Amino acid sequence: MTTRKKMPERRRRIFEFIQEFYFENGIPPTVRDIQQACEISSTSVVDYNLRQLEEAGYLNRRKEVARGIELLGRDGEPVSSAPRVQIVGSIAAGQPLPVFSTEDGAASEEFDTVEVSPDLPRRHGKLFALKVNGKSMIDALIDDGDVVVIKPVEDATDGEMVVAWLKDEEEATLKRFYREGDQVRLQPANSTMSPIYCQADNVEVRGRVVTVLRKYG
Amino acid sequence: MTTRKKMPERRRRIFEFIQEFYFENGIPPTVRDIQQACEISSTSVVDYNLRQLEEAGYLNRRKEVARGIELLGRDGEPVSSAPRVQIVGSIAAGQPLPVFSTEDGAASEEFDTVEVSPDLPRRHGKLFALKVNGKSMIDALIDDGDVVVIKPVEDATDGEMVVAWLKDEEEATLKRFYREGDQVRLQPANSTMSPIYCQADNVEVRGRVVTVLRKYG
DNA sequence: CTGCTGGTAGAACATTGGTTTTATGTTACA
DNA sequence: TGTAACATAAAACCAATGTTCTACCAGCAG
Repeated sequence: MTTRKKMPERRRRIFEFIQEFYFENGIPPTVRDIQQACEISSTSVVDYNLRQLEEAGYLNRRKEVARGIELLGRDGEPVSSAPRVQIVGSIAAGQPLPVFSTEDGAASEEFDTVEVSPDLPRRHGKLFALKVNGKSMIDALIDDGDVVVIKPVEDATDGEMVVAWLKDEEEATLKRFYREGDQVRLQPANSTMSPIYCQADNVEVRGRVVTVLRKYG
Repeated sequence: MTTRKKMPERRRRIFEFIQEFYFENGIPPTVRDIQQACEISSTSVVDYNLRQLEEAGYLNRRKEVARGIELLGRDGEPVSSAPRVQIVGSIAAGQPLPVFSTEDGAASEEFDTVEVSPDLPRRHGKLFALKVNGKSMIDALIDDGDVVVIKPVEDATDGEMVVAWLKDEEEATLKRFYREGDQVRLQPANSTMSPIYCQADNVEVRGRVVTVLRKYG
């Protein structure tokens, strides 16, 4: 258990500076960045305090790596893992390779399916994000225009929100997933829409929604 | 206008590697990281291609800075600017300085207000995020447990979702904002709850919701 | 052929930036 | 009052990393 009691003023200052610096610049500060910003006379003092912060579980230091400081959340996980996902493309427009191809996902008709290029998950090992078109998930508090972050997985548990690929139809859709015998029910979280039933072997789970993101104005 | 036509295979590979590396590690790769990953025989080749990528508007290079590569979106802005916000604390628990204080926002009663330390906006120049407690914003598709990212602003337009500080009550709350004469209506986006009316000079807008973020299991 | 452009190589150079060592000041407490 | 744990300093060391220089090769237009 990391002890989190009082924190010396200077150390606190250092930690907050690291946060700000990282948020504003997208890269962690160097020891000397910290030194200057916090008006410390020696890098060794910074180093010392960084060690303390590390021990207290506030951050992680990659050894011998330039700008190797990694901020940790309360859970001890890097704070970056979730937000640091790129929106690889908008949906329903169906561009094959959004990253390099189109300018942006031009507005299209209302559409309740989520077009996902099949190789998308593979091209981005971990997570990727897509913009949702349509209101089929409105009851799950996912609105038209929201962005969903997907973790590529092969399988899902009942009730999870997944990107499901329908082989025959050759389309992907964002729905809640329920196994029912050798059938699968894909439930739109919208009471005005009906579920889709189909053979289990016609459905391929492509990924699970791990985050929903909505931007205003 | 940055010309975006064909892209040599190797260059493309480099760019994609940078993306992946950054997403997975939270820091950009070094020239040599790229060199190795993309099996290139010389750092100068990497440098050359980075120059090209920079010129084409795919990225930015901070001169003489270790790991100085900055990815750009289609708009030419750093891709990170929006998501790179930290959750400074959970709400409704009312810790004054969430970053350093508590272990986590221990579950508390259902509560429809959002406690914000008054100096929070000042301490984090740009954006900060808070975890929402309670369902008062459910009709705005913001659920209990969601995270809202706040941009500190002094004023708001009608209908915007804001963090409003009630001077007399000394509490902050997350509501839609409507000016009505010399009164202000703070409308919970939840049909089962009633709006709060109060004198305009008793209300201080602390910030505007710019993003909503929800994580799943 | 000649020169130009785009791309690749190899090696060295120069700075940035993490780490270490040794010394000093400060506070708490038995 | 001594001693240990905590915190600060100054300086040096050297690995990590951005940058540069020169050379080479292929295609291609004139």
